[in-house]
Amino acid sequence: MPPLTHYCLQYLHTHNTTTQSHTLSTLRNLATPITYPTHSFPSPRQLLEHRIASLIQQCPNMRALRQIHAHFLKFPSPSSSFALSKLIAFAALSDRGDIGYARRLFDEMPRPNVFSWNCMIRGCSLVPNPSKEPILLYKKMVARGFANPNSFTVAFVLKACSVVSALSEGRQIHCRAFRHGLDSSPFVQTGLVNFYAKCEEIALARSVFDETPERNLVAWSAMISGYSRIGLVIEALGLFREMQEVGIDPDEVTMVSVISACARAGALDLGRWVHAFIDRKRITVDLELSTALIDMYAKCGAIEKARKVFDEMEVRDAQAWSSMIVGLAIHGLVEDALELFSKMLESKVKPNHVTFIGVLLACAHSGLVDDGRRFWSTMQEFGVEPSMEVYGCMVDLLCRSGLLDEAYSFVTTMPILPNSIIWRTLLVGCRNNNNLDKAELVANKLLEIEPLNAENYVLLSNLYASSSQWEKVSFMRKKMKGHGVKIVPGSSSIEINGFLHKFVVGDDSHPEIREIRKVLRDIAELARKAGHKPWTSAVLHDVGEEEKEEALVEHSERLAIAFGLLKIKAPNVIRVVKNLRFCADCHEVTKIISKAYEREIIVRDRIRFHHFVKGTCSCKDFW
DNA sequence: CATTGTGTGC
Repeated sequence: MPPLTHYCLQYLHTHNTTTQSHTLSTLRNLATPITYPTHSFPSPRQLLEHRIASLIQQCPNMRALRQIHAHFLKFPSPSSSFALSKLIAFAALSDRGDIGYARRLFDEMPRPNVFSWNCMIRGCSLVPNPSKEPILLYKKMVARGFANPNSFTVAFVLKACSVVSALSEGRQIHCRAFRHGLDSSPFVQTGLVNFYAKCEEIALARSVFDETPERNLVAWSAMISGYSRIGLVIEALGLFREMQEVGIDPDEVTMVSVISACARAGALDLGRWVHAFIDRKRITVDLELSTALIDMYAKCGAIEKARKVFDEMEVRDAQAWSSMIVGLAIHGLVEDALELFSKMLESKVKPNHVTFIGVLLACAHSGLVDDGRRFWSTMQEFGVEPSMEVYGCMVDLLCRSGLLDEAYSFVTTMPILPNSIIWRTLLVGCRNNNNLDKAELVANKLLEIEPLNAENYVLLSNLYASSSQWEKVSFMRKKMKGHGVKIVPGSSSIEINGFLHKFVVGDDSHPEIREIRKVLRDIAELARKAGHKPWTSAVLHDVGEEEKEEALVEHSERLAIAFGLLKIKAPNVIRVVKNLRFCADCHEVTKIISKAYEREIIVRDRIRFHHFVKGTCSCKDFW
């Protein structure tokens, strides 16, 4: 007798006599014959199976499920295999279930049907640490011809592929589904769109999307989220507009991606418009959407508005708290960030690693090394496993406090292998602390693990240039050429009066390029005078009262005023997005500018800008 | 027998 069966029979025996649970009495009922009128429909067997299904569905816990399992082992019936597959479904899929139990049930099933295979595949991708297990299950199912996959199987296994970004496996599944005619199901098609989007194969996602005859809300949302995720903001927002043109009403899930696209674009006006749209359409602002809104307002510089959304939330999870804390931290509102962190702990929400990114970011921005170290131990007390990003924050914190040696030994003794970003953080730290020896050491390591990133060569080359070591500068250039590395021009964007402007280094076709460059020079000067080290991100503009905003009509004028505000309200000023993605605190005003300078020193003589399809993204007449 | 799309990050 297999161990599980044995265990269950024992379980039934002991509990049958000691408990009077609802489950057991219903089970006894199941054993009694059902009387039914002869002309009735459904059949008695169907009726019985319906009762079994609803009984299993109502299981309050695994104990009850075991009792049912035991019952069917002890009293085999023609419906046993039906019951078994329902037991597997419960154990694998219910939140009261137990995937391990499902596995054992499944392994003991002589010939599981498609339904059971599907449940196992889906159940395995629902576990907290998803692996390729569901994909292996699918392979096993196909290879040994255990059961014929149906469209459900394909949809579930595609989902499994998208959570682990298993591109090649998913492509094979796509091919097989095509050969077997399983790709006509709308669920499979949407699954494919989502799968390719999650694997960042956006062109493939789009081609499946375009060939989908009936594009439902989910397909549109998956596609929009795909664009938004990889930063193709204009495409995401364009698709959102197209979706409305064909008459599909977005819901709160769609809006999360749309808001997130606004956040990445730094498009405050557009974000505000979308927020108003959400209210107008009475779309529920749930936990996820609120979090996205907080992030959007924070990244676009409207920190008070972010705080308002946060304060109005009824329930907040770790992600909501984290996005608010990170928002405050990038605004340089260090005290608020740390105060909010204490409040988070008071309200018994367990912080996650992103929370600590925010906390350490706040410390780094204000030079609170000791506090940062304290929070590092707090993190360990909470059992939060530091991610690579958290290590990065810690390195940044140490570097900014001038503790280069400590930062270096921190990196070399990390329990996980430091990635290129960690090394680059350290390299920037060496540069800012004028430690050329250490910089060389770090740079060699960096070039070793990431020889194809132009940024690394540029960084080191500029370091040499700043100390007039021209032979080494040209050596770096040669080395870069030797690796076939080309410099990809950096870019940034800003939204002004509802227009999204994108600037690419090496192009100066913007009609107001002269004025803009003057403003950028002024801001750099301001920052220098104010004692800010020009080493992180750029900040442009205060988000003042509505009226003030309305008054600022001209782009260049508005830009200039915005920059001018910097000296008045320094700690609260924010704006502009680095590489379409991120903005930073006022502490560090000129990254885009200095970044442009960095490249410009070896690439070109002047900073140049490119005006990117003006008007493609106006929220005023765009909709 | 049943499915698919969402948020925080150096």
